[in-house]
Amino acid sequence: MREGKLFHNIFAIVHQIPEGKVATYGQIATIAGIQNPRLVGFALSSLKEDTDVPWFRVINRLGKISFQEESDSYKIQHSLLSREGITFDVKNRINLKQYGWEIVENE
DNA sequence: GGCTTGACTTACA
DNA sequence: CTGTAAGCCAAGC
Repeated sequence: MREGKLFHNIFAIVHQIPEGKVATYGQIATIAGIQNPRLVGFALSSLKEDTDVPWFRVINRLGKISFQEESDSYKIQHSLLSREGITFDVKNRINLKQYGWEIVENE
């Protein structure tokens, strides 16, 4: 894994997010040992549509989906999260206290 | 090799 | 609460 040791690590972490839970980019970045949460989003953006990585369980620190609400990606992510029982408030935010994933640094 | 661009976050006004 | 600025690392040009 020459080019994507980091990306692979990120994917592995995202893959550990349990169903019905969500994690933030910063959280993933911290666990992955990097200081730039943008790389998490950047890594996820390189995923294919048929990936097994639950990319939709990753949201920003405000508890919101990091796509524009009019975009198709937003609708898809919103749909997938709702399907897992995750609810959004009137401002389309997810309650991280309720749905936030517990940190699991090592297994 | 240098500059720009992100599915971000934190700090400060 | 909202808006702006800086920092961060990899890709693409």
